[in-house]
Amino acid sequence: MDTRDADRLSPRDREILRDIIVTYVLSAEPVSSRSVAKQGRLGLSAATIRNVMADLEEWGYLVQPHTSAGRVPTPAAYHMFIESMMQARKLPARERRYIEENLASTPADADELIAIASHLLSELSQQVSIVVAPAIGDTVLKAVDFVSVAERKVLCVVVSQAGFVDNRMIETEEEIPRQELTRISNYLTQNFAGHTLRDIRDRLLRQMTEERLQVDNLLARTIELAREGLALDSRPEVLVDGASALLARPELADIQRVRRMFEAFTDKARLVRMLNGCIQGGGVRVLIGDDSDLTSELDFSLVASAYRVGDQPLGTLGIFGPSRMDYQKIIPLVHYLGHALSRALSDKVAGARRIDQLP
Amino acid sequence: MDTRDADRLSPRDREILRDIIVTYVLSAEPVSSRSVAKQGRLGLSAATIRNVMADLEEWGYLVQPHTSAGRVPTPAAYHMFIESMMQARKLPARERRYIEENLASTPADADELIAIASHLLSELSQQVSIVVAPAIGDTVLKAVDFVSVAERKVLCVVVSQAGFVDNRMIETEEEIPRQELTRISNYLTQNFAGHTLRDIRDRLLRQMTEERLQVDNLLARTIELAREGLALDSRPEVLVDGASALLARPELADIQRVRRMFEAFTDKARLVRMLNGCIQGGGVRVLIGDDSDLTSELDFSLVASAYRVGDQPLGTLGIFGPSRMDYQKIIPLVHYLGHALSRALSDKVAGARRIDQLP
DNA sequence: CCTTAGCACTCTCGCGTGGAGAGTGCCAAC
DNA sequence: GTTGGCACTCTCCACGCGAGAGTGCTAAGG
Repeated sequence: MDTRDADRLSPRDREILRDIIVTYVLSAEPVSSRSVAKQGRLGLSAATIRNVMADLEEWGYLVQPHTSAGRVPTPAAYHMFIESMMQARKLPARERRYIEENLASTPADADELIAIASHLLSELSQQVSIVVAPAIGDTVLKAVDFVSVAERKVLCVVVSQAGFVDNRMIETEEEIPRQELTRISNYLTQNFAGHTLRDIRDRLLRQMTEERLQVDNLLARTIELAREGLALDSRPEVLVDGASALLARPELADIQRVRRMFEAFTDKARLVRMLNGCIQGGGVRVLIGDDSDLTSELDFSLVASAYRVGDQPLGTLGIFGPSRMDYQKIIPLVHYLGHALSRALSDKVAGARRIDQLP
Repeated sequence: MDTRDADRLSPRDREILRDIIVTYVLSAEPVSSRSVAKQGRLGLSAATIRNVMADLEEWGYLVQPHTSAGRVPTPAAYHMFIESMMQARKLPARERRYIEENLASTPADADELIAIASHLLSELSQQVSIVVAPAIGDTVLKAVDFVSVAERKVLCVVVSQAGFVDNRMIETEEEIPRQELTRISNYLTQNFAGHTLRDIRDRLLRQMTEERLQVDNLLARTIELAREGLALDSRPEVLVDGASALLARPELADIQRVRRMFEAFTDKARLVRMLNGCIQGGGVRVLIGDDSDLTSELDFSLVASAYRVGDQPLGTLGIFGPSRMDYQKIIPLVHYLGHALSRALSDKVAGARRIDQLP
């Protein structure tokens, strides 16, 4: 099988390949020459189509499950379809409005926004959605707050500029009075807002070694609390939604595949790795079949896009499902939702900026 | 089929029924008279066993999938097994230790403890675990804190006495300075700690109507923030874990059942209703098959227990899986984990009490 | 009266067979 | 280059058959 460039295919070849893909995406069954001919778009006989299909198979765009079955598109075919055979339709106005309404609904915090986005994605696509929340270490601090919860137990609340909230319970060596906690909260918020947690931790570590011996009590406590409270581990969090809708699809008739699919969803670390591979560069990235171990193993595809605040990418969102997927619909959806989520998060930052400039 | 009391069965009948249940739980296949006879525990021939099995079927403890298949226990059989044929084994020391280690690990907040409990439950049982977090309205307030996040956006952090943390973003009508937020936080915490959110909301409403016109500015703001921040809706939250392990079981060979199962897990409201039915009364509750719509539809069982702090039940935790379940192992597990989680949460309260008594 | 061996009966399951149908590949004609 | 025709291949399904498993019943024995 010698694959060749897209432009080696004659326009007629491309038309036929396109028809096959579209038909297959709808029917989930191998496409026969006859069914393409019957559509009549090209005015060709089944025999002619058969010749072309034989070529397309030779070039690696089609395969047959067995002799005397119809043909099925390969990942290469989907790639070509996406790159040059698909008009990128806009998302229907109804769905845009639906998304906007849901994202704008409440003064939600960022975590809620992400959950909503995940749900929208799976609901509108009837596929499994995956959203990766930002790694806490890369987020920009907006505010820290310490709340006394029990003797020697303090709850640390970290709010990122994009509106993500993280709670962490920490145990202190000695009881710290409430007033002092307030002072420490204010001190840290005023001095470190606008920096990433990673930066802050590094600065605190330096400060600690420099002033190790002559630190006063308050500063020591501040540093202790900040180190514990601003630790970097817990995230990234992964939200998976819509798995049950996927079970209705015909390609998941056998349990073993379903099971592998669920194991894939459970292995969050692997999902994060795969999705983060898509984060660089704007726009929508598509992984199909053998592009990655996870997708090839299941014959699945991933359509993903980063969401960002300003120019900083925060996380990724995408759809994971059988390669036979309505890319004409899914790609605009992921694209739009990536932007919509970015916008919704940026609105928060705009609010945050405004308050930063107050006296 | 005339069901009869447990004690109407002769000891031998009970022995045979017991053997059948135990065998079926292991093998997942209808149990034949011959296989019971071959175990030789009773020294009876297959023919005798057959006679007894015919009786047991007539009384509603067994069914055959078809003539000339072995027999399968009914929900009634499982009930009897649990009530009077099973020695309640203690949970193995290894597993106890494992649970304790995991629950004691960090100064985790209560939400984390619940997530850990859910995971332990599914890991140790290889079944699906379900944990219902407390409805926020019933939790006892430990502390409230307001954090300024953006202009007119305030994050409200609510900590319950058991250590549950809830965040809620609220939008205020006008900008509130940070100092004032601190004062409001302190005021609310000092005046309302120890009451349920439901109480607090009622008291605030009364206060509002009483003083509607002559309230000063600060009090008005306090009430506004408290009403928004202490609203009762968001929870209860439901954690479901371990679904993929369940897919390995032979009874889930057909997709439709798997799908219904997942739809059941997605319908959280229904899960909550079912689990909360188990909350009253101490100890472990078991629903089997036709006890409830959800379990009968799938031929599933639910083994559930409440967890509590002091004498107040907070939520429920349990295992949901095919009725063919190793109750001898699952029941002690749920029992133990219910107590372990209660204890872990109570330790927090103890800490909270101690700090309350400080000057 | 309970137990047991024996036996006929029933139902499932696996297997092979055979025909229908779908689809292809190739060839010859246009 | 296109098309109709035709032989070939492969899947799928229905059918039948036999083996096996398990039962229910009966009759004999303790």
